[in-house]
Amino acid sequence: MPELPEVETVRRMLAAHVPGKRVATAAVSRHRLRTQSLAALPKQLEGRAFAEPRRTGKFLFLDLDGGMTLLSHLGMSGRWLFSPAGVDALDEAMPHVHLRLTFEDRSRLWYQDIRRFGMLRVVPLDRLAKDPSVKLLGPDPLEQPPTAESLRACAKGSRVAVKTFLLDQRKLAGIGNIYASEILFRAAIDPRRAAGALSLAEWARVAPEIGAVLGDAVARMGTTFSTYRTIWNEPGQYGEQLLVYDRPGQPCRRCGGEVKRFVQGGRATFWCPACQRGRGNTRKHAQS
DNA sequence: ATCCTATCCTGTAGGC
DNA sequence: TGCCTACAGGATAGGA
Repeated sequence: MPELPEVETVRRMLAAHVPGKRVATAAVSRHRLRTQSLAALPKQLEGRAFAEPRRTGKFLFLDLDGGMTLLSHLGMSGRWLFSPAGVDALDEAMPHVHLRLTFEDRSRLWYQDIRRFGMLRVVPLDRLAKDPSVKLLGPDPLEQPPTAESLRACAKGSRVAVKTFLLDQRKLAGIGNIYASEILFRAAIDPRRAAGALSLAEWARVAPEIGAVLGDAVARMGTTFSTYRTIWNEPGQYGEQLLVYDRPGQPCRRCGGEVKRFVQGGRATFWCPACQRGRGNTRKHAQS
């Protein structure tokens, strides 16, 4: 769903269009996200101008003038949708739209979130680092590329499965369920292995694949598995590149064996047992 | 401290 | 055909 590559795609597109634009009107039409009310947003946003948007992991920081930022997380199904001035790209009948921003130049930016798992709140910039959602985030792998040594140190003593480890936003910020499976397949690591049991040589296979997979996915504007769209309401193209995710029962693109699916920590994992042969220290999880 | 499960939400896919 | 249930997974609270 929206993971680092999808959020970075949205950030880049917003960076090309919203900096310098000032909010003329802000209207909330669906008042509740999962954890908070959006009722305060119009007053907090009207009259503010957007600056260059930033990102850490899956979080967007849509900086505003006046020392504030609009903290945004897309959750499962959040979308920022843009319509330039003089263009009618946004449909008033579109369901599940929470927030409608109209800028002084008549361009528009909407937030839509079918499943309401997203997060949207205005935070003073000087308190952003203390925000409960932001303060625990680990390094962003595109900003600070992990090394074999940093990954091994970070995983030291951890008995969770390496797949689950990659999903932990406190360790690395930005990897989600799609790319975790892809990274481990390309690194030829058994996803059930305990993270703390991987050797330096094995982490040396994982580290470059993190950057390669996320970088390729950014270049293709992310993966549209179900609901993700760019600000132009277009799907991402990385789905064509997926090697194991959502391919259970199909032939492995590397060895021709069968891609398998099982559940780890309540999330689907896809892998090729032949290509990702384990070497002991695996964590058992319920199969399904 | 560490790990694990349940929860939120809605559209979609599958079974009968 | 149509209803019903299970399933998908971001973060996080709370329990073991």
